[in-house]
Amino acid sequence: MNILEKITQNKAAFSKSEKKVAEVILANPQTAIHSSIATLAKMSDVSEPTVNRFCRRLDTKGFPDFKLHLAQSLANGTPYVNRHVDENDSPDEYTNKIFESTMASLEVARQSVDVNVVNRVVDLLTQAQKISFFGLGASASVAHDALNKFFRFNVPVVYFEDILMQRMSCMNCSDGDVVVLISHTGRTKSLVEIAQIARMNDATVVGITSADSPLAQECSYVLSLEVPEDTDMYMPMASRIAQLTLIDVLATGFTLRRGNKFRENLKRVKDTLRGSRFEKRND
Amino acid sequence: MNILEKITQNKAAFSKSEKKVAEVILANPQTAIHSSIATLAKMSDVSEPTVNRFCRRLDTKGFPDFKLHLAQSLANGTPYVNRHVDENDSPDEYTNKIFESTMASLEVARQSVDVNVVNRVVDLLTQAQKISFFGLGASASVAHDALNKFFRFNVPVVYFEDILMQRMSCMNCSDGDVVVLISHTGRTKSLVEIAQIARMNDATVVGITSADSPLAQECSYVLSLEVPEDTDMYMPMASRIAQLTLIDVLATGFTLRRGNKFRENLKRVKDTLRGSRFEKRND
DNA sequence: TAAAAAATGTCAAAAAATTACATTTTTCTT
DNA sequence: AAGAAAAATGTAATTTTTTGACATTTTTTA
Repeated sequence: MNILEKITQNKAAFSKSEKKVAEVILANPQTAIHSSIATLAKMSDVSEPTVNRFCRRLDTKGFPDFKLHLAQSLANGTPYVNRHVDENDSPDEYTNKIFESTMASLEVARQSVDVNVVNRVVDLLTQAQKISFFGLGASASVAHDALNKFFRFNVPVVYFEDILMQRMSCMNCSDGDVVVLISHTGRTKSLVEIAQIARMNDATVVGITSADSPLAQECSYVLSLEVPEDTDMYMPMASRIAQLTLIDVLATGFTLRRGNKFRENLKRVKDTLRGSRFEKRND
Repeated sequence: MNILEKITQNKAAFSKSEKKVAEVILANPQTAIHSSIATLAKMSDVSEPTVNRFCRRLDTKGFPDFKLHLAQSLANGTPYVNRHVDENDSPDEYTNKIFESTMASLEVARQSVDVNVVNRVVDLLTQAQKISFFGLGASASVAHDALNKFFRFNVPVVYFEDILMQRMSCMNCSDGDVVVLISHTGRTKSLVEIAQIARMNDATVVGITSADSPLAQECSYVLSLEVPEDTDMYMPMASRIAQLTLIDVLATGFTLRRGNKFRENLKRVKDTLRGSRFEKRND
């Protein structure tokens, strides 16, 4: 677990002197890992044993061990903490916080993905007669994106924003059709109904949603993503990104399964777009 | 740079005893970071100063510093790099690679964002009479997502997929309107034209695109994102994610600028959705 | 094969971290 | 509000760890 996060969380439980140490470290963790216990004690204006006790309170074996943990938290690419945006953050601060917490969420999402289900779903998709992507609200744009990706594969793909169109589309499903439903909470009533309709018409229903949700229960396969959402913002943020990345994974699996010739096909699709673009200068 | 890779690379240049140390470390790096120089020396069957010299050969300040570097290389998620998906990757492998390279791209994107422009654009958006989001192809879903976010702010927001609707919408722009155009390459002809139309009608045009592109040149403000795209896949992947994250940043900046009361408003919007959802059980 | 250079080890000094204990501060009880 | 108990903090000594100086061994080269 990220020790910077841990320091922030436990801050309330620290004593006065320990708080001083915590602040010095949080203010400049990069310096902290390159300091000796004496230097850090001086910077925090406390004694050396206090620093040592601070380290042990964080369940490390001592100061050197603490530095090791800190170094890992600071390692390149290790996203910091799920840092919450604060009322008074400067543009610089909230920009970095959002990027960082998005990266952190992706890491969590990555660990929650069940690769076996991914594999199974890729199987299904490659064999599908028709693939539908549906989502509502924030998840609609994810479905929209999936359309854009899978459309390039020259497979019959369906995407509707309109809920009635979605229902009608599912009514016409048949064996061999795959319906992918996207919802972070998995509690949107209309989407759960759509899952039911699709299943009644023999389609295979894949849910990109959280486990144990009503939607998950109606699906043939569930690709569950456990993403911590910063509810203070009242907006879906990290969940969408995780869903999109999962779509990327599915699309990639799809192309790999189809093999080399298929990828040449993709290149042709991309080349077709060239006419609509300005040429890139070769400086 | 990853020190484990460095050890592997420099292996040839090491002396006999240093090689012994290298092998012990490579065989079990996790143990190495928790050992003292004495323990490691014994394990490698060399003297302590030899271990120390080994560390310095790798451009570290000494043994403790070396352990810090090693700890960082071992940190969760660090084998970062832009790992390319390979023909024969297993589902497990390509899933992890895609998540990792997406995170890596976000890190690159984060560093390329100009915070001053972000701040300026947030300014503009909060004062806009009408905000439009347009994108084509893969960027359409990003615009779609932006619609979903900004719609909650109770600001007039416009989004069209249809290129003619986009043009007409821009023809009707006036002073105080902001048009946000999204394009990874910035070379899509129709989008560049839309930028021109919008500007002719006194709208402020913000581009989320790559710097120095034809689109960038037509914009009043450019939020440039430099994202390395894995062109082998012939699909936009990381670029979208970076664009979406930037949208999140803008949306967050917007709510922060509007202050506390405004956020209560957002909560109300979210609560309105409750009726359309299944209640969450309280276990 | 001998001399030079490089590598390695021994041992002592220096630096860093930790422990034991004394002192101070805070908290709780009456 | 005073005093006792508990918690927190600091001082100083001790231990551990790392590093440096120098001697010895090994390797290289002429």
